[in-house]
Amino acid sequence: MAAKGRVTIREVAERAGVSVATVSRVLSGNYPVPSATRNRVMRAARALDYVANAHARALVGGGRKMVAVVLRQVTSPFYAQVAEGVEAEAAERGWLCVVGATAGDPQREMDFVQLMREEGARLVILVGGVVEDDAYRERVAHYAHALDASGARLVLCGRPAPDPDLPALVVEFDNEAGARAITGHLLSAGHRRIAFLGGLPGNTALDARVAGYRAALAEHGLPPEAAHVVDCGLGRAAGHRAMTELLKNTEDTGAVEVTGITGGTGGFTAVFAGDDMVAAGALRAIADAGLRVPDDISVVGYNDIPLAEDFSPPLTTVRTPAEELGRAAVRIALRDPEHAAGAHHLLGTHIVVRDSVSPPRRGAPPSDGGSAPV
Amino acid sequence: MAAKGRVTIREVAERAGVSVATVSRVLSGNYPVPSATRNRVMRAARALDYVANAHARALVGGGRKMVAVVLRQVTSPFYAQVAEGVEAEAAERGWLCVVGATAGDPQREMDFVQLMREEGARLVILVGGVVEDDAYRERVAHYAHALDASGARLVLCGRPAPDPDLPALVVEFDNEAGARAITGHLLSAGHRRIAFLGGLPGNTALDARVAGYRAALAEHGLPPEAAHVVDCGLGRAAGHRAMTELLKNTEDTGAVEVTGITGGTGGFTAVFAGDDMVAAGALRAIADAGLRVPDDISVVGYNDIPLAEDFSPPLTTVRTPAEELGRAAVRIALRDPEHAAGAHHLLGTHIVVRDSVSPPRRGAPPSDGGSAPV
DNA sequence: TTGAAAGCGCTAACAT
DNA sequence: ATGTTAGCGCTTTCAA
Repeated sequence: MAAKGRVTIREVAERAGVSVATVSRVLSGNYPVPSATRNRVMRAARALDYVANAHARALVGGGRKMVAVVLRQVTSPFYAQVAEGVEAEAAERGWLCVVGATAGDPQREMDFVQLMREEGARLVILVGGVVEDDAYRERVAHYAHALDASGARLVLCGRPAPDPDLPALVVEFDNEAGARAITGHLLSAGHRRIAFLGGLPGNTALDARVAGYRAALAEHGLPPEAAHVVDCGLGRAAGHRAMTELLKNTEDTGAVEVTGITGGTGGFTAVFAGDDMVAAGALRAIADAGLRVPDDISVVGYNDIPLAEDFSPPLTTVRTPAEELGRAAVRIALRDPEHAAGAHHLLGTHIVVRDSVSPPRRGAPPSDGGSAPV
Repeated sequence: MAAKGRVTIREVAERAGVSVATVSRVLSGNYPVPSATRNRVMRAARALDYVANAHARALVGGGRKMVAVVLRQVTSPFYAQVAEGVEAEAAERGWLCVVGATAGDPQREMDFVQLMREEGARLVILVGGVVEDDAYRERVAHYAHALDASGARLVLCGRPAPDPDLPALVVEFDNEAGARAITGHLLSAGHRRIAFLGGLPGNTALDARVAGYRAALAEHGLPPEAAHVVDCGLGRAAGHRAMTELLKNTEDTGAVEVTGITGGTGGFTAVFAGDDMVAAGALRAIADAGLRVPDDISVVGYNDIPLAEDFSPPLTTVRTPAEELGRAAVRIALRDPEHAAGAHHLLGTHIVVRDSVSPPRRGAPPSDGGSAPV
């Protein structure tokens, strides 16, 4: 047994009665060694429970296969799925995956990226939408160039590149198309007063969804004023608060009538939540107000998190294959390292219809209709 | 700019006109250096965008601060929270956190632990309950001894130690107490026919919950036969399937009457789901069958995942502070490294009462009662 | 077929 | 106050 600390290659060599070079060759397996010596070495290594020192190996071998994922938090279902995709794809290729959670703090992000540079990560994946201010743009430009200079690669996953010329790969969903589609779904069901809950001005993902929402409204011939965006940001709590407010306001000020439709909810017959967590909060707020979904008001979300079908009612939402996003990020980055820089990949999304949308009621007070799925 | 690859300490030294030792001293900050030279070095490092090579540093410095979390999957809300706790606590102390997902495959677990030994992780945290077979016991014993031999530490998080003499720290919840408490909650509400959904024989966490469930039943004077454990394992799908089955069986075979209570669900007036995901599946199955919770049947879960309050109805469950479990694992392991080995820490849990439990109806067919929260 | 030896980039004595 | 140097554990020429 090793006295203290780790067993080194030298001890294995001694025990096997060979030189360290031979041990190295056997263990690396990239050089022919007669099976006689080979076996002796293997036996010695096994007996000593030898494990190579990855640091020494990386030092001489020039880095090791490591990918870093940077996200706000792992407990967000969406981020967790992306992380899982990255981890899975990395593991399948024998790469190590380290994750860093920033809690949205730029400083922690910078520290972590710096750390990853020290550790020699060859792939750094920044996950999720962000608000793009100047400080952010500068930061990302720095990451991209620094990583690139040392032969590593930056992947923007779920967000666009601040500058198309950056040496960074971007893989994201077409948020605008997804939002347009689901807004269209609501419009087709007959809704005209649709509120968007969860705007976050400057945030790449939300801005795109809002744009899609407005575009759909316009396509259906509605005036720009028909759009009602509540900039409450994301999260269950924000959704709950904003929805409660919305319900209260429309009651206080009287129903806003644009198309002649009103209901127990004031002017709105439907709400488009910026993501499923916002929808969860909104759903709860609606229930708290004694209203029912979809009878009194329809609700749709975004992302189709695993539990969206367990909401009450099961949520109609936009499916964004998050795990696939994570897998695609590493797959594309690793597939064609040279060509990948600057490439922009858009992943498609689609609507998942469940039970949270029905046609709006027409001017009638809340009646006891059964559930009315689409 | 660096030509190719990373900038080394030597280049910084040259640019600053000093020796590498001086640069090292400045950057490490553990040795007094006159601010004149100090500044020159800093400026050079900054200009070159120098980042130290963590491998070289670890090689000479004897490893670096790294903790590894090993879990089945990151997308499970419970595991994600534990991981978040570990990550947060590690980050606060300047430690790096790497996660490995095994998908329940022992081979992947072994590979990952091996990798962590190579990488010089000083803390390896195995998260979550497991089925304890001989192969498992052997594996863990090996991890514990191997890690210990090289000065690292193994933490069993959310599972007991297969052998109390192993050099491993264990931090877990008192599953039996939690299960006993929530079963007691059901019993106090008047339920006598309570099914346990999600048994997984051999699994440490589930076995303990089943034990707590049986203990509570016994405490309330019920015979052992009153216990009905469905070994369907965990997961939303398993819960859905098992609940559907349960509903069907009790209808087919006629209600099992033990205390004279029957309902639209056959013999059971309540179900205790092994965890919240199982509860989610069960809830859906119940709704699919046209029954209502808690009017027709009460349901409780385990873990209080973030979305449990968004289930329909909001789920009464056992709160296991998962993030705290993760934090405790690293805190305890790092606090008193020597003493920690072999220690066993039990974290408390408590019931969160929401709307999925009400007293059982007495022999009446499903009636149109309003929601009847506890 | 196998060994000896030169580093990889850095830190920590040991010199000066 | 700062430079020189000896490794840390490993891989990889280059010899033998």
